[in-house]
Amino acid sequence: MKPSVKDVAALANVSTATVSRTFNTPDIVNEEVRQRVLEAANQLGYYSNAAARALRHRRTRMIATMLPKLDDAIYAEAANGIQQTLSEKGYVGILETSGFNNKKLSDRGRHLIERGAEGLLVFGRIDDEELLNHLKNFKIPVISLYSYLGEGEIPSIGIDNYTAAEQIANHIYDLNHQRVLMISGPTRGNDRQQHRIQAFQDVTTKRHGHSIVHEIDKDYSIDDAKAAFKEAFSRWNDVTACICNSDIIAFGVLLACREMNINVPERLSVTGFDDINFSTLLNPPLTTVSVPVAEIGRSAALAMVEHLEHGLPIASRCIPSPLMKRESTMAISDSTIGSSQLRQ
Amino acid sequence: MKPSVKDVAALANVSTATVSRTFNTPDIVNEEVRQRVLEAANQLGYYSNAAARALRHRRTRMIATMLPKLDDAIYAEAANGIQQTLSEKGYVGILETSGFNNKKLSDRGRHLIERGAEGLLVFGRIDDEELLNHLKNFKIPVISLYSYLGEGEIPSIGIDNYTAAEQIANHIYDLNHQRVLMISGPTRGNDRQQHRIQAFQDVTTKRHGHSIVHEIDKDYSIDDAKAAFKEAFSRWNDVTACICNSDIIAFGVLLACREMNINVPERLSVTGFDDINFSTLLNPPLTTVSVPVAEIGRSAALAMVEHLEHGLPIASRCIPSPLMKRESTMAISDSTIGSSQLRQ
DNA sequence: ATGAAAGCGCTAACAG
DNA sequence: CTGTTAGCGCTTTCAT
Repeated sequence: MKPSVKDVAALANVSTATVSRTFNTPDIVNEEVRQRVLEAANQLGYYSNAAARALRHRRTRMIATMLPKLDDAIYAEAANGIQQTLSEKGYVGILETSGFNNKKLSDRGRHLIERGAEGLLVFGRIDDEELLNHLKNFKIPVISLYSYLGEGEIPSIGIDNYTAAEQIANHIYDLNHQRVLMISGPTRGNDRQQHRIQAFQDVTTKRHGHSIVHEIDKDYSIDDAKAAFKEAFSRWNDVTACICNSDIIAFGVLLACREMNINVPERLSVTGFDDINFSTLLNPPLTTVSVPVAEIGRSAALAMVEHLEHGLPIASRCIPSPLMKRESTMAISDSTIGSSQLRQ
Repeated sequence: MKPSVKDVAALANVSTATVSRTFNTPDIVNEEVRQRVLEAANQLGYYSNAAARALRHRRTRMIATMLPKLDDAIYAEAANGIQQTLSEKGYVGILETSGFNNKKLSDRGRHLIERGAEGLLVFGRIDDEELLNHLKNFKIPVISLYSYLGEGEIPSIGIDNYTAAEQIANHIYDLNHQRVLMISGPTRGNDRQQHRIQAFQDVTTKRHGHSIVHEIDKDYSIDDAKAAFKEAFSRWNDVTACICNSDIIAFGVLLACREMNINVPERLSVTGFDDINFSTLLNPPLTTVSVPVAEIGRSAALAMVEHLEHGLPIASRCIPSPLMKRESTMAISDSTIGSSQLRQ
């Protein structure tokens, strides 16, 4: 049986209050007595019961994070930053995955709160009304991370997807591409995809280009992206650039290109989004947007802790997301399409 | 103020016991009364306090996982499997990263137990005596995952690193390679690396080959692996195969090869270990050992839950890890070295 | 500086 | 079927 304050108190011949004080406010307990208590505690292998402490203090020091999944680099990096920061601050982080399913996000989010989470970090924008109401009713602090969503009700720490996607689109049009395909992930309840598509279409209009958006309908993985691109390219094979709304998608597209003997970037420029570790390793290295998601995670975790500890309001923060120009994009010249199509 | 059983009881005109029963053993409470309680609870937005419940039940239903890090595919996949399973079983999973530092593993492990974790899942073998003693003293169940470590005191669920590495080495020698370089991650307190090196050396002896082992001394990342290979290959440039002790290392080696104009597999066969998602995407696709780490994670999480719920003993399990022969390895012929060296 | 005692919110034993 | 009561382990007044 795990020893309690009582056991320690008995062994040290003091009251339970003194045992508690020995650990919580050691300075107000007599040096000699303190030593005796410490020794007794040590002998019994005592450590305080977290549940009892939480009950008493009405503080669990638990913060939950909701991510779509954990096994893609972008989410794993965010989780890594969050967990490390929480751990350093004496908090415990619980991680839950909800896929891209709003209903599940809502369910799990509530579950976590009922489990005692004092704050919630959520990847992306929360679109579920139910969860939103729940959070508001119970005054659970939330931070939306990855996307910066302006100064709305829910603070957000992350990048501006619209601006980032604008940069990508402008880069492509600067390279004289005219007909551009965008492969997007599922858009339902996904602010990231929605904003990127919007930016792409707006820039296309301004630059008098021609845009085609193809949405992956399945759960998006490298293979789904590969299949999606094959389908899209068979329909619109006059495009000379493909903007992928995540690096993962771009990986799938590059794979498809290899199988279809499409030269990148000569025949097709390809871009990604996120700049996960592997992006520089690809052949060719991927032009993409850098999203410092580990830093975003750390920053969000820290803001949550500060809020919980000192009541500081949580400030939204927009993190820069620079365009990384690498070798998967190149300028088009009049001859490009003709000559490389010949090659096929 | 968050409502408690008392508030609900008062509003529904029943005792707190009845409120509790309404939620925990609804069948033994009168239909009409139950409805009244439910309504009151709903009206107040009541849900039970997790800390109080944990205190009462002496059960936290929290299971902690210790991983070296979260932002490498292999760990993220394991974490994903674990968290999903725990969540489905009504448990909450807490994740902590400890790098490759045994002291930190020990500290964080203890911290997690003091925080109320009922069980611990640890990636790899635990080498720290202090943590081991602590776990034994407090009878905290542990499972070592990823590596199968035989039927020792601590149950393990995972692959047999020795056998897997034997397969790789045999594959390489079957392809007539004679001089083989192994790039290993840090070996200190890392059973995976130790067993792989041992297997490689044993097979080399049996097959009358020649082995060189180069250990990466830093924290191992793609860049470190790249640098390590460059150094090793400049010293031993007569090797025709490079066995990498993780896919991540192999990625670094492939990058280095690209920069050094070493053709893979013509001039150098390269193998990995883990078969993370990207391994098939590389150019050339990587010959590697498949480690079904998500399944291992699920399996370990499940075993821990079953143990905690029904006291079932935790059985060690050895999970098969098949060799995935892909295009990064090829048979050597007498002319191979000469001709490809010419090309440089 | 220390102890006695109350109570955080919940549930289980017991009584009715 | 329902209420009363005690107590999980801890901290914190309030006394002394």
